[in-house]
Amino acid sequence: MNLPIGELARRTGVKVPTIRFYEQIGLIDAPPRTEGNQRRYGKTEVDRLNFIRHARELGFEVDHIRELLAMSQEPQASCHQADSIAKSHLREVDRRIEKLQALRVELARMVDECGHGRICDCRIIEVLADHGQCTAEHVS
Amino acid sequence: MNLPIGELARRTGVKVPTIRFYEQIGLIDAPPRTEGNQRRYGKTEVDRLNFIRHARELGFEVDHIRELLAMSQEPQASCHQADSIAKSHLREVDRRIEKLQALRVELARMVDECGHGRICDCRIIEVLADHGQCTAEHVS
DNA sequence: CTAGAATCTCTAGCCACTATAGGATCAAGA
DNA sequence: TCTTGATCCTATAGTGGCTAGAGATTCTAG
Repeated sequence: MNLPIGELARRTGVKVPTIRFYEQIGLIDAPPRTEGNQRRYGKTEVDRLNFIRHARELGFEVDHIRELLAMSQEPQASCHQADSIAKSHLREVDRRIEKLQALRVELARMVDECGHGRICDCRIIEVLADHGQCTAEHVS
Repeated sequence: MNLPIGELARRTGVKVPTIRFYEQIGLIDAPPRTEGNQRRYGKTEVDRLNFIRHARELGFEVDHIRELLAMSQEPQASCHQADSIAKSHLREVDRRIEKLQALRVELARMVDECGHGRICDCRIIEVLADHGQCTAEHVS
């Protein structure tokens, strides 16, 4: 393998500066270098970065990814912890969806009621100025 | 009125350091000060901060809030711009909801299929390691 | 007058990157 | 061998929208 960082980036979809950043925060190990001080990666790093990218896409925080990665290194351990991380993340996603849907209702109503006239008659500005005009509970 | 910053915070639900921060970034004007250099606010600022807080709760970015505030100062102008800001924000919220719902599907499936055994059999770890196992299109 | 709550400024930290500057190295072709 | 241009290196600073802390000052009620 012996991939330079750009090739690793291409294969995993993680940008070059982000890979270096991940190394800096200890999410991936520092790889060996060429004589000219350039990083060279192997298959392990491809897998690991794919794992990281996928977990990030699913919205897991870096600290949780750290734990998940550590777990994946211990195949015989119980997956209870992984389960609980994923479950709590799922709950968090549910909360966000709910909140965004409440926002959506308010926004849609604002936009809908806008008469496209002048500012002084505009429901958008009016509603923003007065939370009391909101019907939905859009505040966490 | 002549409210100290803490009282303004209490009345608007915006925290004291945040009010100072908003002043720093020019979202609100620097108010008059007492002889001892403490800020004193009037009704205008209560309204303006309520507007800002509400818009933030609805997820508007500070730069958009800046524009919306400027508009609310010109009651005779057309509300076309306010409408377009709100509409594009609504679209953005829709995009986020869709994305989160796709994530939710994947997460729920992962959690659901976890047999609560060992890491090596765990669907959570397995799916994270291999995007190909995802059914839904959870990427942007 | 005093005590303690509230205020002040300034700096740094949060998250997960992204951007930029100013060099060094690598690989392929002439 | 030399050159060219793509890729790589480090280091620092910036993003958004705040939040936290230190250490000093001011306000207000008793």
